[in-house]
Amino acid sequence: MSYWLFKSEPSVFSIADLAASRGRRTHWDGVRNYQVRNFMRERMRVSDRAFFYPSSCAEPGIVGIVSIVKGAYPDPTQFDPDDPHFDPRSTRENPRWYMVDVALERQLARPITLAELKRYAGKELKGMALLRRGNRLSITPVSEAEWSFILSLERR
DNA sequence: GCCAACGTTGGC
DNA sequence: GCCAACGTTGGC
Repeated sequence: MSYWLFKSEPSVFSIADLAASRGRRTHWDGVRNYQVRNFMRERMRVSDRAFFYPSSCAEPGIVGIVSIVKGAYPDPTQFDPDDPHFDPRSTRENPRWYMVDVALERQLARPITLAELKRYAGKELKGMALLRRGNRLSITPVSEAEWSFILSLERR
């Protein structure tokens, strides 16, 4: 069982959108980065859990927990010429991009902001992928120690 | 295969 | 809106 962090711009898809989705569940489509694709295909498994992290917004941070409910399968938006994520190099026989399905487990009692996480960047969260300089990956791995430490902040 | 130009991400 | 970081593209 692995842990992850999923970024999403709230103007595109917020945790409220996820909460309002049928079955509180969605397809995590639109990933167009090879490293992230490989995470999904090679390491992500059903019942893995992930933090939901709004990015590019007033207060980036962790606001909820999702679980993986379906493992990697081809992202149909790569085949749709009318979709902004269309990729002409992809074929149905040889898809290039994958997605997983996630379901909302719960929202946190309070947001744990990026600013707060950064306070532990030199200690408990040293080396956390999210906090590494220049990190732009939309999905990053979270270690078990990072996961439980971050959750311990929730009720503080 | 190199590398400059370009586009995107994402915090501030 | 700015800018640093960094992945991708394409000419050579």
